[in-house]
Amino acid sequence: MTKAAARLELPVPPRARRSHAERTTETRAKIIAAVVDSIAAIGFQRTTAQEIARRAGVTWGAVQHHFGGKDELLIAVLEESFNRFAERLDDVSLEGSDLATRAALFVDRAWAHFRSHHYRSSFEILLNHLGRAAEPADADWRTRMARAWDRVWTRIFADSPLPRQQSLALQHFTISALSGLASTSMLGGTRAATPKRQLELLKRTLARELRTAR
Amino acid sequence: MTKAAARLELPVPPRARRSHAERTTETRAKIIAAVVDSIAAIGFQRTTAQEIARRAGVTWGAVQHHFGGKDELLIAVLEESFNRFAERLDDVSLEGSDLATRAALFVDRAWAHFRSHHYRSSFEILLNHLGRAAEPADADWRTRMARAWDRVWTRIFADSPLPRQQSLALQHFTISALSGLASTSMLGGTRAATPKRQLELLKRTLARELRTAR
DNA sequence: CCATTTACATATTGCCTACAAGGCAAATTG
DNA sequence: CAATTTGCCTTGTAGGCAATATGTAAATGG
Repeated sequence: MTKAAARLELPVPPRARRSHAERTTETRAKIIAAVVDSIAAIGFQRTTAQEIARRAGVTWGAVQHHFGGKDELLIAVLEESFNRFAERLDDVSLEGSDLATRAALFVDRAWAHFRSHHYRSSFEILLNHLGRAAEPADADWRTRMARAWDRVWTRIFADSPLPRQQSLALQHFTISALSGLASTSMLGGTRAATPKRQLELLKRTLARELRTAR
Repeated sequence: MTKAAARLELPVPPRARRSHAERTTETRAKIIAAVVDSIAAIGFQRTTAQEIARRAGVTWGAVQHHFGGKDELLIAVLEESFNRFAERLDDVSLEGSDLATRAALFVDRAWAHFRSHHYRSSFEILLNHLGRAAEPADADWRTRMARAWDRVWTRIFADSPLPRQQSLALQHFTISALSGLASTSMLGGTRAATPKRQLELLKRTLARELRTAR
């Protein structure tokens, strides 16, 4: 038990002996979750090494052991968030519904990601930490996200007559609207309500544009 | 001449004696511009006191003299950006055009703000520095921006049959789409192209929604 | 069973940051 | 003209931060 846990006076149930692999998996997950929650709660800048260690219930030495340093940890958080994003979108079967219904469900599913802590932490990590360095990893992230989005979009809206160029613009528009709604919520704090009318408008716009060729 | 200017080896033309008021105005403007440009170029986190002083061509002592400290300076930058935003929107006369034309011109004018360095710096200041403290100033900023936007919107689209509640939702949707496009550009760096198709889509959506009552 | 490896904690270090205090030159004011 | 005020520079300081080095306990493997 760490001193941190002791200080919190949480009853820590006696645990059976655990393998290194078990401990590694659990600790890494705790550390990554700590970063995501910390950025969402107090912002990237205040998410210091000590704060991450505190929230994860370990010391920074443990974080270093697992990740090497803060940069590598943040990259691991991006990876985890991307995987959740891709899985969330991939795990959708909308075949058989009409276009408007599929557009609505797609927007709902996508919004679930954009309003999540994982999106916020990814956004702030990219904006504050990686986005300026013009690192290859940065471009890679955008490409990977765009490809994951396009893959799902193409599958769900395969019957749309929209030409490719306009489909890409519509995808980008949808991402922008959702991320704009998310950043409004970010600046507004957790008290911001779900923007239902705006999401309905986005769904109607999508449905209309998807069935219109021009 | 500061050492910084001397190092840049810029020819500094001999100046007539200047009043304190002139110097104050010029120096404050230089410092605010330095913050805006620095955040846009290298991000909020790297925009240190020393970096601001360097870009402004003064020392931090001068910044302290004029603004008191970094917090006060950032608030002054927000104020300046807000004034430019409000002036930019107010300085629009669209009467006489049909709804679609006005929607298009409004979106163009608003986009000019959202893609500006002033918007980026305001966004990052609010996100990184003020947005977390749950300060009264933060809520004040959102309220002021929303009111300025609504004032212009109501004037330009006075003939729209849209009920108030839906007009507010449409305004928020428009802001979200524009800020989403802006944040996509932020993450993409200055090389990001103007999202022409997306802006056209926003204009069409606006025009349609504005003339539809439901 | 023991040597080795791994997971993690602790103490220390070096650097960066914003800020405060004092001083000088120029402008202002009575 | 002299006292005062203002604009700005220089220097020093305190605190925060990530990273490093070292040590201990637990798990592993031969």
